[in-house]
Amino acid sequence: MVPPPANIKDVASRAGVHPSTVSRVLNPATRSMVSDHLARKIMRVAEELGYRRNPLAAGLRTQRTHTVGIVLPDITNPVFPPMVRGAEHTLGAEGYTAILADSGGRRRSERTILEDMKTRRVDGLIIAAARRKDPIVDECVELAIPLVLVNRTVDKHNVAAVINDDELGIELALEHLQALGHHRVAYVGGPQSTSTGYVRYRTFIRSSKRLGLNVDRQMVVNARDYTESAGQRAFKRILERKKDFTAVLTANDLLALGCYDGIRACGLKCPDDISVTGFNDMPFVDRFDPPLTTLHIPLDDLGVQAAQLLLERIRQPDAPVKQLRLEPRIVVRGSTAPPASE
Amino acid sequence: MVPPPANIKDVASRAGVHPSTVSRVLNPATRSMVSDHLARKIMRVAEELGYRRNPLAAGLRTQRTHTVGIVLPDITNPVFPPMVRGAEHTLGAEGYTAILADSGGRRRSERTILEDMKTRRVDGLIIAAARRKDPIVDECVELAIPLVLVNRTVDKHNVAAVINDDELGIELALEHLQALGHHRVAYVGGPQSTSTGYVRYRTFIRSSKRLGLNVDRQMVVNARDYTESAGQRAFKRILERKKDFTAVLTANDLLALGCYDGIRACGLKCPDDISVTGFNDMPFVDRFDPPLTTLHIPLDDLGVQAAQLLLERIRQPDAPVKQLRLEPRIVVRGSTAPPASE
DNA sequence: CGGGTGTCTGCAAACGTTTGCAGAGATTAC
DNA sequence: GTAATCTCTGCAAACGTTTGCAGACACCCG
Repeated sequence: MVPPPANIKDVASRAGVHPSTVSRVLNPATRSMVSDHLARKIMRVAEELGYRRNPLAAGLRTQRTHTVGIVLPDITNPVFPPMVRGAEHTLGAEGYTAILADSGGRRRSERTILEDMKTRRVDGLIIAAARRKDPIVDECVELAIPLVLVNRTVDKHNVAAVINDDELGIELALEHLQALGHHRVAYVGGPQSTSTGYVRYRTFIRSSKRLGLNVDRQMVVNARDYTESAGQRAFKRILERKKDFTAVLTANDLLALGCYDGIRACGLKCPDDISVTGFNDMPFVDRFDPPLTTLHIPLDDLGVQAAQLLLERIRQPDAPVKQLRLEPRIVVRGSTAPPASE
Repeated sequence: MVPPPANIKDVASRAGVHPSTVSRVLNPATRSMVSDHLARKIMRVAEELGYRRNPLAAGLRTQRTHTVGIVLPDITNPVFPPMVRGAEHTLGAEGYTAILADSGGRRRSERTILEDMKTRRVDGLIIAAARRKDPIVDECVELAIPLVLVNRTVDKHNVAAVINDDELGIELALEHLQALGHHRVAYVGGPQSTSTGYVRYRTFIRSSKRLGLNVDRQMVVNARDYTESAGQRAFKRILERKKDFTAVLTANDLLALGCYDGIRACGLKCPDDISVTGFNDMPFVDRFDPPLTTLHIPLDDLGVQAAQLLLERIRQPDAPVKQLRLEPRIVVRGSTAPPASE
């Protein structure tokens, strides 16, 4: 009832040529091998028959699937969808298709995912879930699978990545708080197994000193995950030990939300009693109560750049490894205010 | 340097059998054709060699790629990520891989996407972006491509879908507002080209009458898109015509947010002056200012069910078409309150 | 003991491409 | 006019599977 799609033989016989000639015409790289006259005719016939190359067969022969894997720790985290969209869109424009996998942050399923991506013969991988030491990443470089990290990177410097300037971000936030008059600033950080968690933490310590702020280790806690509940727990921990801080700088918007909860839970108010800053400016944080002061990073762009970098690596695997660092900018909203005069 | 992955011939020769025997052993359906003794040996060898079937080659031969396309209108809309996760996860568990495509809501790119999915020979499609009359959907049924709609459905009844009970949802919201004492309720609906927009609108009208509420067409506006800006515009339109309503029921959380903006823009306050309800209970609406009263639907589940339904259809294409309807429940938060006594 | 039945495995073709190689003409150079 | 070169197209193998068909062998029954 439904006619099977035309294949290269159909085109060839209809055009009165050999399939190989059709193949050459349809492949830009070999297009010039065949005479203009024939080429035009073949393209016309292909058009008429609505011919589309079968990617499975082509992939089987060429070992290139025009397929890219995107692996996320949690697509439900609002920072990722914009990145995915950016990446998917620029990949699509170049004829690549995105395969999506959500690891849930579990190492075991990361393994499974990599295994699947390998057997599916993806041409490359975008990984948004890297840890500082990451066996998955190591395996990719060892197997020479084109790879670009996004958002987080690894300690080794031999892998392409597009991340944001975490140091700049933390400095901006801290300077903002200082300018408002805060002298005792607490810190809720992220997991130290991730580059973002690690760099932001170190920068907080270093910049605090540089700016002449008190750095009280009692007021610094790194959460186990980038989640609201972990943020709330971290905040509580700080509060058990110290009560005289007027602001809390966090490494991530979700952690900041956790702090909101913690603040509310003990009867305090943000920003009246405690100012809070986040990181990422994920969608909708401007609508929270209070609207969150945070660091904006161009999430779409992160995805776009990652995709472009990956395409470069796929086409020129031996080109030197690039690392892109995008600049965050601070967005001041309602969650920060001068400290209450005592 | 890197050894090429083992193929079926490697396994066969190492086990001293013919490749076809290996194939049979590794395929559950034909597994019983070969003697236990040999089978065990072959599986052992396959294990040793780390053999994985090449899906391209298999797909070329069998016309099944174990691949499913998921097409979304906008992955940035927070309702979709949970659905995607649910779907991706249950597909993965059954050995299927998800190909993601974001149409941006543009018909043109929907066409392109379908074209791509067809040439990639996906085994089925999950579409979250259907319109009531949808040529893309029509083409899929014509081509007998297994298909499941999620969230939105089409007018025709010949296609599998998992949606939520829009009628029940609207009724719940309306009854809630009435119970609070609202008698003049405005409505901001969604695009009538979508099933959700259409059904919710009709139900609002019908239920209003049934409940003995005033139905003033001046207070009913359907927005062009499910976006905040469209919601705000719709709200403004109502406000230009009528001022004596005390609540606005919306067809979607984003529209509700638009109403928040509209309310704020004209110096009013929610819920003090106007109550607002949403629909979907998308992530984080409980943190908005004020927290949004809305209809909760199990987004994850929507994705899971859609994936299961699709797998069923793939395995039994001729089984009768199923439609699942999940029940929403109302979640009362801070955006609704009794009307101000006048 | 012979024919029939049943169980297991191998053979070979097919899925739809791509590409190294070779051959056929045409063109150029001498 | 012939040899060398160049340009273009066809041939056939290969990529890694799956599966209808048939052959080999063992077994059972009369």
